[in-house]
Amino acid sequence: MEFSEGKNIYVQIRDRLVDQILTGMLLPGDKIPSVRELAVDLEVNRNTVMRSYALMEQEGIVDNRRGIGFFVSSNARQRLTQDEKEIFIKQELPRLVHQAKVLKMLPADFKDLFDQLNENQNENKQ
Amino acid sequence: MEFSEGKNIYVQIRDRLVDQILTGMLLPGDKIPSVRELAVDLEVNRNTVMRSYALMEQEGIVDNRRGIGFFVSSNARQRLTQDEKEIFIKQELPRLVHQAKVLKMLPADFKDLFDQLNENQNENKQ
DNA sequence: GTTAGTGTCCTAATTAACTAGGACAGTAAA
DNA sequence: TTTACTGTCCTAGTTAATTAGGACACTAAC
Repeated sequence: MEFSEGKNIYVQIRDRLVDQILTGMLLPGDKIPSVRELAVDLEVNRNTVMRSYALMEQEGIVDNRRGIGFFVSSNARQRLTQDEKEIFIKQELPRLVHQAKVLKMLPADFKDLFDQLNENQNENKQ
Repeated sequence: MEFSEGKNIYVQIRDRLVDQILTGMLLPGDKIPSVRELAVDLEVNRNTVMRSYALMEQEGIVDNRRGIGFFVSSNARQRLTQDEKEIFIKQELPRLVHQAKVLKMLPADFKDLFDQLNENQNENKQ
């Protein structure tokens, strides 16, 4: 895995797993890769993966069964869509609005986003 | 200044100055605070500020006159609106679209952004 | 009980970011 | 020329992230 600078690796690993939960690649109750397995897979140290898993456990999105492994907790997806959305609305969106202002961006610049939002809305109606 | 975790301080200082350039608080030709002055002001080491300034110099948004100080380069604002916009479109927007999808966000969640974009467009027309 | 997989704890070492502050050189004005 | 700024280079030390890998305990299956 290619890690970006400027963000800690263990957070990036957490983000990757969170994304897999949100997209449904990982479902509630699913076993996530073992610490050692993922470490080898991502070419990273065991302890770094451990740190990601400890973080996710603390966030309540995975459960830990000693000697067996980590599992996606039953309410992980619901909790994540809630929490991540709140973080986005409160922290990212204000920055985004400000950036749109100072960079004098226009609606056309956000076409892709609009399209996605409309798609979400249509799926919601059905 | 309160620095957020997860992002290097010298980058945050750079971002702060870039924002001041984009908002017009700092104009082309303006002298930016001296390395020592800003270091004291932000309660940070000289070397950390130096690193921010070196980064900005490398980006071509400030000019350095030894023994005098750093100055906002004449084309800083133009260059920044171009570059930052490109970075946004190519790097941030795709992530944003993806996040909007997995979090099933709706147009209403982005009302503040829409309002700002419309405002930009109206200013553009005048 | 042995084996193979799991998480967990531990010490040791490396690296980058940041701090601390001395020392020196360029510049402008008194 | 002196003074007071300015940037610049330097060594030294701290901290957090990461690596490396040994050692141990838990669990399931054979």
